[in-house]
Amino acid sequence: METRELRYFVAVAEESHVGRAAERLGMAQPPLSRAIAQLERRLGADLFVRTPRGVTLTSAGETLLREGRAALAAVEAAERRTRRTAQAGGRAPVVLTAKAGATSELMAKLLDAYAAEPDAVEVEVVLSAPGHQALMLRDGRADVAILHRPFDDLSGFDTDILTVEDQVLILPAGHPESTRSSMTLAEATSLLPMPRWPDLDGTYPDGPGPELRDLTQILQLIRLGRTAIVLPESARANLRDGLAVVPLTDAPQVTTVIAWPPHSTSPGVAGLVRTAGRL
Amino acid sequence: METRELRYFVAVAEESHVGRAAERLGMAQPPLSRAIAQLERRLGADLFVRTPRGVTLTSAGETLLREGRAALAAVEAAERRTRRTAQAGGRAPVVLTAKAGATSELMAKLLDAYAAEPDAVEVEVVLSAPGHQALMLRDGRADVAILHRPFDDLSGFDTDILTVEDQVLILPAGHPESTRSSMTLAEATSLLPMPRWPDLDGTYPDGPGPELRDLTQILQLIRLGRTAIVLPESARANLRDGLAVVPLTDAPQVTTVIAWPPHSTSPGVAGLVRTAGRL
DNA sequence: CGGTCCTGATACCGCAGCGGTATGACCCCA
DNA sequence: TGGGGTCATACCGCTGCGGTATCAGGACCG
Repeated sequence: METRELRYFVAVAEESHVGRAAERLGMAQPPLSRAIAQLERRLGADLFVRTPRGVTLTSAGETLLREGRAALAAVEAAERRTRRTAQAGGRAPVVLTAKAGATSELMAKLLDAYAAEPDAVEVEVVLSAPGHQALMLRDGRADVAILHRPFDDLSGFDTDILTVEDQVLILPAGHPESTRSSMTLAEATSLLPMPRWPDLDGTYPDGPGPELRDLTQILQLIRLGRTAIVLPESARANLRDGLAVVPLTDAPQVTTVIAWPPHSTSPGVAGLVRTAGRL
Repeated sequence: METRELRYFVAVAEESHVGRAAERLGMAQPPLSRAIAQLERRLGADLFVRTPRGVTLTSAGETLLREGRAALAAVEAAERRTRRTAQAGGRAPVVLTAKAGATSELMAKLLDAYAAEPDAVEVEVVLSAPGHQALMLRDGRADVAILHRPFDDLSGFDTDILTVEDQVLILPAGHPESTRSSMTLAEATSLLPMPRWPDLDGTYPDGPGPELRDLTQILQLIRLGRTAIVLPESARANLRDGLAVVPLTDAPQVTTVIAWPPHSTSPGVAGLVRTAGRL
C-alpha cells in the first residue's frame, strides 16, 4: 500500500464524498474513484458502501481510517524529522510544544534549567492550540511536548510526570457562592455557563458559554459575571482582582507530563527529559 | 514520501550496499540508485555517504531509518488489520502473541476466563520467538501481546501489568553452589556459561554458552552440568528432578504485561484486557 | 410517473515516471 | 597502471496515473 493511496482513502473517508475529496486533493473525480476501487481490490476488502448521496465507511474502512491516519502521521514524522536532522547536522534545535498560556512558570523553570546544562542544544518552543500538542508529536512537527492528563491522549508516547494538581473553580468575586470553601464539579457547572473549548478542527461545540480563545479574555468575562471556569490550581498564580477561587472536591486531578515519541534518539530530547525529571 | 521509496531506502540502509539491496528488492541497481538520489533531493538531505566499498548512513539517514521503519510497520499494520477486519466482518478472531513456552499457566487462566465472557470472540494464539511479540504488535500481525519487562520494548503500547516476579538461577542439583540460599547476578553468571538467546534476526551472539532453542533442551543441559540459566520465579513450576534453584538478590524483577496498540477499538482486545485486569 | 439532478463508475487517451540494459566515472589495491 | 569493485548516468520501453467525456442508477419533485 502506497501513501498516495492512503491519502486518497483518508480524504474520501473524511468527506464521505468522492467528488469533494477529489476537489480537496486537486484532482478529477474519476481517477480517485478508480484508485479507491483498486485499493479495495488489492486489500480484498470493501472500504465504502456507495449510496446515492455519497459513500459511507464499512467496518474495514473504519479500521483503515484509524490505522491509516496513524501510519500517515508516522510517514510525515519520518520525513519532517529527517529534514530537521539534515538542516543542522545533528545539532538541530529540539522543538518543544505546549499549550499556549498555561504552565508558563513550569516551562520557564524547565527551559532555564536545561539551558544551564553543559550539552544543551537550542530549544524552539511552539505554542499551539489545546489538543494539538499530541498531534504535532505524532506527525513530527515537534520532538517533545508538555501534555495534560486526562485532556490529552498520551497513548503511544513515553512520558514522565512533572506535576499533579487539583482543579479549582474561578468565578466572579461578587458571586453569592464565591466564598464557599469547596464545591462539587456538578455544582460548579450549574452556577454559570462554562466557556467552550475549541475542538481539534478549530470549531466550537454548541452551547451557552462563550467561546474560549484566550485566557485573559475569559478572566475578563468572569469579572463581568458572565462565565466561570475550571482550571488547575496553578492557574491561581496568574489571577488578579475581581476573581474568586473555590476548590473542587470531585474534579479529576490534572497531571502535567513531558512526552516524547518512542525511540527518540535526539540528544536534545534526552537532555530535556533528564532536566525535567530533576525539577 | 511513498512507501516504495521508504522500502528502498531501508533496504539500502540495512545492506549498506546499493547492489545487494537491489538484489534483495528484486530489481536492478541503477533504478535503485536513482530512486535514492531522488529521495535525497526531495527531502533536501543527504542520506548516505558514498564510499568505494558501499554506502554508510549520515545522521539524517539514521533518523530516517529509525522513523521510517516505524512508519513502514504502521502502514503494514493498517493493511493487515484492514484485511483481517474485512475477512470476518467485525467478528474477526483477535490475535494474541506470546513467547513460546513461558507464562503458560497465566495464559491458560486468561484464555479460560475470557472464553467464559458472554461477548467473547475467538482468540488465535500465536507463539513466536523471544522478542518478536512487540514487532508483531507493531506491524499488525497481532492485536494484543504478553510482554516482559525489561526484556521487551514496551514503548508505544498501552499496557496493563499482570504479574511482577523475582528471578532465580536454575543450576545442576549437584553443583557445589546449588545449596546456597541466595546469590548475586554476578556470582551466578560466573559459575557456568549462560545459554545465548537468539537476536531478533534469529542469529546468536558469540559466546561460550549453548544456543538456546527450547527450554526443555536447556534444562537437560543444566542437568548435565554444562550450563545454568536465570529465569523468572514462575519457571519453578515446570522443573523436574536434577535441578536446583537459587534466588538472586540483585537481578531485575520481571514484569509480565498485556500490551495492545494505542487506539485499538477491537472489542476482542478490549475484552481480553478487561479480563486480564481481573486476574 | 417521467424528468432532472445528484451520485459514483466506466471508457479511452496521453504522458510522466518507473525499471530495464549499457556504459561511465571513480576509488582501492595489487 | 590495470583490474575489480563501487555507485551514477544515459537512454529506452511500457506501465499506470490522471485527464476528459460519458454512462448508470437512485432520490426527489412537479
